[in-house]
Amino acid sequence: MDIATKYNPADVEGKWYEYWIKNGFFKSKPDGREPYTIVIPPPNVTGVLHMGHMLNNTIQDILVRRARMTGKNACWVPGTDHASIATEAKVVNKLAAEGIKKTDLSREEFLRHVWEWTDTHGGIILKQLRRLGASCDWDRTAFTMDETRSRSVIKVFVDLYKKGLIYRGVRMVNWDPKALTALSDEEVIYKEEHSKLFYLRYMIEGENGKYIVVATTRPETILGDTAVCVNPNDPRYAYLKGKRVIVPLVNRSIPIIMDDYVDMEFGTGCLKVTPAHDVNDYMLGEKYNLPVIDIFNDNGTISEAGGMYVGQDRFDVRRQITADLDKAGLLEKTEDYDNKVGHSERTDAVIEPKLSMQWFLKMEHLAQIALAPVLNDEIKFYPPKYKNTYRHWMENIKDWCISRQLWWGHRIPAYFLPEGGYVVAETPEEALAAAREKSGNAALTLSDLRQDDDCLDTWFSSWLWPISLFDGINRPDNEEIRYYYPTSDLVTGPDIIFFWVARMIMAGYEYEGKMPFRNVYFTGIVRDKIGRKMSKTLGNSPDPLDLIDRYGADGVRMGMMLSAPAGNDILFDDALCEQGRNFNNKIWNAFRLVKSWQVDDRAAQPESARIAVEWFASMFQKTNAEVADLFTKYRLSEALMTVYKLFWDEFSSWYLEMVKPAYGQPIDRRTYDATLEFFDELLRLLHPFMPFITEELWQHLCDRQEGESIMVQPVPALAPYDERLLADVERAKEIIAGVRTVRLQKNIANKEPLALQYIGTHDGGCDAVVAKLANLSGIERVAGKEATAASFLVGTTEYAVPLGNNIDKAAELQKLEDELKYMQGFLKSVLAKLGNERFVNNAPAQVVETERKKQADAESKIKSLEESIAALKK
RNA sequence: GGGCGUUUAGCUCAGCUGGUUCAGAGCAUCUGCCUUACAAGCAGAGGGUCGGGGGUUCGAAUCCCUCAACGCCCACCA
Repeated sequence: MDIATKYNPADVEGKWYEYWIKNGFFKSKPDGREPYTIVIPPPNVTGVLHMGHMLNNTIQDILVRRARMTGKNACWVPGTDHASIATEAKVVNKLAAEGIKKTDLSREEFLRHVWEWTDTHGGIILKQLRRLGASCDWDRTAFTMDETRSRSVIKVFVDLYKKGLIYRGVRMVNWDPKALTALSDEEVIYKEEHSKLFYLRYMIEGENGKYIVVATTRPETILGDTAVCVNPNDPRYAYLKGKRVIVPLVNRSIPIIMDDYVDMEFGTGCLKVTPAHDVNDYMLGEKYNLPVIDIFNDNGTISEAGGMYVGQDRFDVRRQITADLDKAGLLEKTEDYDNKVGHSERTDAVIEPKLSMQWFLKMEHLAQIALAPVLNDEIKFYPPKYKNTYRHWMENIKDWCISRQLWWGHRIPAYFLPEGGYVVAETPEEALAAAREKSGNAALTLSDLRQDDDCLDTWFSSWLWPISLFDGINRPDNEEIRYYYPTSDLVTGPDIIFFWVARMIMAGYEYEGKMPFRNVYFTGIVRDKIGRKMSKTLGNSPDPLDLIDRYGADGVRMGMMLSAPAGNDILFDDALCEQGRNFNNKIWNAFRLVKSWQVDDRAAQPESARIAVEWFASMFQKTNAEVADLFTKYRLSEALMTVYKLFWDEFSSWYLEMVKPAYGQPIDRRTYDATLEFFDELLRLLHPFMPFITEELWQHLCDRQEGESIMVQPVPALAPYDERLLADVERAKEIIAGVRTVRLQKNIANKEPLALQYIGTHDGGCDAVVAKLANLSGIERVAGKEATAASFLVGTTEYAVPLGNNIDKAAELQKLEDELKYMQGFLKSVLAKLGNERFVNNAPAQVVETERKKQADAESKIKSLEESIAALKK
């Protein structure tokens, strides 16, 4: 067989992915097996794959493939999210570039454009996931705005409305002046900014020339001022009680109100109150019944109500009004000031607190049912530290603003009646019936009703994802939801713990009465190798597909996993993919070696091979158990590293060297068959991490039938192993390494056989292996070693390689004396411990015993060293 | 302003309920090798007073206190 010396992933990856698809290995249907379910965190439908997706989906695929190989009915459901704001913004921009304004289009026309865009750009990301090897059941691919999911969303909205959990009202909301929509609190990102604190003079009415000074970061909002507030306990301002002041420039007279909300320490202790444009001011406004002047248009320009600067942008006005105030002598001073400014998560526009009519979902009940299961670990978080975050949010929850002033999304199923009021219903027909009943007007027609223009927050559909994917809302208790729900593991980033994870838990308990998933694995954020977030502007974000081209999907998967402990940010470096690729190559070449052997059925199995086979069987089982344990703890990068070392160090460097026949010689049948069996088991253990190369080699390993695949083979079963044998071989390895070190130091070629002597106890059980790998002519016990020998210690036994005239006496003496000095120091510390009465009395017997053993070992080593030194000095 | 977390070898990290599986792993580094599977490799080697200080204990990377640095989350101080 002729196989290239280097593995080329590009030659095989596409082939095997098609093969898997063709044979339906990714598909899942309910059956008698235990289900294992993952729902993908749906990426934005028009998004492209980035490194975060790579990490996230690599982890999911590893878990799914491993579950499949442990005999579970594994089902990984893929899909995409309509991402209302992000997608709508993209299409608006695209249309703008073509000279089309959204406002010139009807709702239907605009939606046609978005669907068109979704159809051309949508789902690219799912195609890209195939390159990674993702074993999703593609037949189940869903979309948060497809028929089934849309009906689910509407149904849930109506249900919650009927339960009295959804209400409509005018509230102060976070307004995104760029996207022209309200946002939920979670969609606002506060950023530290260097701004200014402006000190403005408000003249006191009727007291010529007297004024108070108010500090503000937003001078443009004085247009909407309807009061100034001071603390009633502030002696500086007690005289203001009942007085009024004049808003600068605007010349409106407004009252002074007194409320201990005001912090006397801050600024001047005077607060301007703008009820329309600040949450706290709004509360004060409510309390003192102040007028509300909304001075902004939806796009952040000044409205007619502002009276001045009408139509100008809020930030331009800030500059302008500052200058005008200064000119008018009303600006006392300006200070530098750092504060936090809210930005839109999607558009990055500065959020404008704005009063508007919105739909809200009451959260108290939902938070209540979702809190305990996480705190008591019915739903497990990995890492658990996020339980705190979760609890804090749940305990301080606020109502969820679920309406968005967008067109791309699920339209709110509320219908307004001509004479006022509204009804909420799943379909227009039901709405009409309800409307007729409500109004008592049987003559109402559909055209008399006007459906609410707003649509729902994207997350109002994704929070149903684990249920709606199995149609559990529309068809409660159907076969699929019964079988697949609760899902097993959720893999996602901690950044959407509130947006998504928490709300799925709420919906899960509200609609299924059960948790949506049993375990949540929080991945870290993928950063570059010096810890910076990956971003387009920094250009530090590698293109995943390019990485796959360069290192192969298996190489990249391994690169991602090598440094991805749950919850920690991962510092991504191409070098990790390189390591992954190198590992692929290692596996590839080990396979080439094994396949190159000629088998002789009549040849006897050498002793060294017999030991090797027995030993590796134990080694494999020990590791197999470790890996299984690490999987249950979701310590996937450690599991991978464990398998990596098993294959590279134990199997390739030790086992294969132990059984390798001499050049040109055949191998015996027993050893060969055992080796193939080991290889098979190793591949199965590796498969979840590196699906492609393992499939390729597995198919070559023996003659497999068409339609078979490693991905549906069982993971090797756990079996007992021989600890004693493992320890013996570890000792043998040390002896071999000792001889190799002597060779290196003395510059003796490996080809040249050496003799090995020992003084003291030595278990010869592995001598055949030692002799083979160290190329020894013999291993014999001597009473005292020759003076001209290089020696080393393994345990308490001294080994020596006689070197005749090759020895550098002085150097050897020095080495022994250093060793002696170290041992004497060691013995001294052990004796000190044992001499301590309190130690001997208080420490457990076991611990004292090991100290005694240390003492005995040290004494015996010292004796041996002293003898060697004496012999050498002769 | 609250809360959480991190700090162990040059880098990335593991070390669970305190005692030879306690100072570890991978990568990187250094030395010697193109040895007939693999130079994307082989064989060896070096490297840390476990962030600082204090305490508990016979014994502390591990428990407690304190300080420092960094990171994340939450919060209406204009």
